[in-house]
Amino acid sequence: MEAYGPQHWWPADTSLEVMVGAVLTQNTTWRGVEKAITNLKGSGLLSVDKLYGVDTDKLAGLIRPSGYFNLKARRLKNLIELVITSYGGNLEDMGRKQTNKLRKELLAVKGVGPETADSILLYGFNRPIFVIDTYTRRVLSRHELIGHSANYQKLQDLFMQHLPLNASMFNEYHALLVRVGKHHCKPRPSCRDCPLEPLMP
DNA sequence: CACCAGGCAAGTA
DNA sequence: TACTTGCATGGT
Repeated sequence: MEAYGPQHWWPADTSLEVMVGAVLTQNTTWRGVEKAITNLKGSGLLSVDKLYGVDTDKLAGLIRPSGYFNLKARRLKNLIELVITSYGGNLEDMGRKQTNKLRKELLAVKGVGPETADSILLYGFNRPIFVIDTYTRRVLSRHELIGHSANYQKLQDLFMQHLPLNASMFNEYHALLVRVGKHHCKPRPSCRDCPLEPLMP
């Protein structure tokens, strides 16, 4: 935090925008997601009802810049389906659900895995859940803080069992790990088996 | 030209 | 359980 300052995640106005962004950013750059979300906003489709009603192929066309557009259009539809059927399309109601129950509901949606679910919980609903992603895993692995066998849960437990459960702190912590990972731990060939590099500039 | 980016599900052994 | 593969655009 001293080196990089606050990262201002998640760059979204509403919990719906976080949900959409969380799906769209799967294995893709945020740059492409921004374009896709701009397209959705420009078409006036960034609402639960509009997303529910829009044709899947039309939706796919709009989110094209974020990659895997056919797949992600379906995944967005699946997520909206949950919001409609379980909460009548009301995200406020969804936000009142108990964290563990909500996490399981999200994971039950086809196309929503642990990182997407946890991103929605932390960044969309302000729950103290630590998000694990490629960068988190890479930084911890390079510094030999985790073994090769560590799965998502194990990594998440490492953070959540040793830190106070504070959503705004988790928010910055995760965003800063991504920032550090991008800066110092790029998977370039010369760094494949390199000695550990310092984290701080 | 090759490689990578804020994953996930489905298939195979 | 532990790999492997498809999904796709856009930037370096």
